[in-house]
Amino acid sequence: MVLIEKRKKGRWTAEEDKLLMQSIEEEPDSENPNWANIERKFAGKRSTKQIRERWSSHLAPSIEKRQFNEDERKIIDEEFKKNKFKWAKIASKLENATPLMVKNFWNNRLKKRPIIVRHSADSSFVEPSTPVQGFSSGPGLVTLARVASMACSTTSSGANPKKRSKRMSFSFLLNK
DNA sequence: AATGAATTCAACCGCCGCACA
DNA sequence: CTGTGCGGCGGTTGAATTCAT
Repeated sequence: MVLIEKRKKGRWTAEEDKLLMQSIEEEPDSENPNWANIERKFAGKRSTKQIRERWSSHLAPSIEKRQFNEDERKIIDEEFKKNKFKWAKIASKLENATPLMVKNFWNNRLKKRPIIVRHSADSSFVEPSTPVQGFSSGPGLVTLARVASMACSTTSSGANPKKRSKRMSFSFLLNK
């Protein structure tokens, strides 16, 4: 319950964004702002961490919110092969992109991507090399989103619910 | 038009590494 | 060496939005 209340408060309002942008502008060195100073202007409503994150992931002028084009997708694929889940490294290879954008892009695509469930002794999953357009379900095929929800439901009776929820991820499906 | 399911993506959380006292 | 604070990062969550029926 407490967590839900916290979440509800979480969304940044236009007023907060405006205050943050103004505060950054007023900083002597806007490249390296004093976050503690800025935090004071939010009167305890936002932590330095929240403020930094909002700025670096959404409001910084170097960020261009957009859909990745074909070239960028290729770069992401190539960099993923080299760097796996190092979103910051991958994002650094793209113009005006953030690790969050890359991470969301990848996770969204992953959720749509069908995987083959190998019915072998180790019960491991096999990831196809490329996403499949217009996928429809069939024998032995299931989307990762479905697998994830199955995994969640099967682990929901664990002894430590707090830890359990933190350990559920897609990465375990990819033998990370 | 209503509503439930699926998807998107912003925000939160905890961990880690580094700098500094 | 140890403790502390800060910033960066990746994993996860869930509200908001879109889609399907």
